Amino acid sequence: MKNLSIGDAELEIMKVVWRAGGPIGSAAIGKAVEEKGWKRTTIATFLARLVEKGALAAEQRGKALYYTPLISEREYKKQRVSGIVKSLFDGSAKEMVAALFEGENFTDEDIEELKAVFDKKEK
Amino acid sequence: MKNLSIGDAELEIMKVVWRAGGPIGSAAIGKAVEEKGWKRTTIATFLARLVEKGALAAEQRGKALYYTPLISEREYKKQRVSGIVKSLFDGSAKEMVAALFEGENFTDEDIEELKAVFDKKEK
DNA sequence: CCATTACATCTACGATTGTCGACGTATATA
DNA sequence: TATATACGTCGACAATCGTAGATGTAATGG
Repeated sequence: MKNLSIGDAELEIMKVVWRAGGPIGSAAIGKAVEEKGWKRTTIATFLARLVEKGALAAEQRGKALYYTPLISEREYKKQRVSGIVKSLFDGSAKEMVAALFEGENFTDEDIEELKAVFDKKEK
Repeated sequence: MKNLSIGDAELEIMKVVWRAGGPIGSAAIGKAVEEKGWKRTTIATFLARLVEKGALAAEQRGKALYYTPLISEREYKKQRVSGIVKSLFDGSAKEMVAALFEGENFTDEDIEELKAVFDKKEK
């Protein structure tokens, strides 16, 4: 369970692959990140690196490669958040929530929902 | 208010400077991060880079330089957390808390405290 | 005064990441 | 069939970051 390190641009690619319901080809990926303005080869490099890193699996389908995530979005997010909690908040998730609270906008609805989540966990 | 990017090792230095109650010299910094096993020059490089980046101010005091944070720990943490919320959770702080909750350990006490914080904000 | 010490500065090197251009090939099309 | 098209692969370059050796200098201890 090693921690793969995925760069910001690479992450955008991962998001597209995650959102796709199954294996997705580079053409579709390119289409999905059109607004980033990346050249075709740039995207190809990201894909190759993500495969190298073990974040994606590639399978040949016809002339193109199709990609599947080897780590779930959920898992990856957990890893990242854990890393931040450890490196920035001395391991205290509570402290992190406090910081979040200070810097981000929560609606009253959000808060209600969160309290509900908390209640469910607390017993 | 630009976003300074501080590396993991650099961050350890920042923590020491933050924790110091005032300007702190490189000797004391070195002492404080002894357990990292960094060479003196390594630490000096980090300090120089942090000054370049505008994260620290340096003032000459006798023969040594003394450092003061130009960004507070609080502010920096907010920035980092905001960045993650934006890049990983589509801007939804609520989603981030959910992920946190899934991956980290909260004690019942933590939860009580957090709910209290929430209540105070919610009105 | 001379050697040791305590610092700061400069340069460097490897890994990672963002960003391609150049190439080679296979497929589809005029 | 001669080409344009669509892809994948390689190599490259600049910036950032972790890490540190080499060098220069000023203060200190004998």
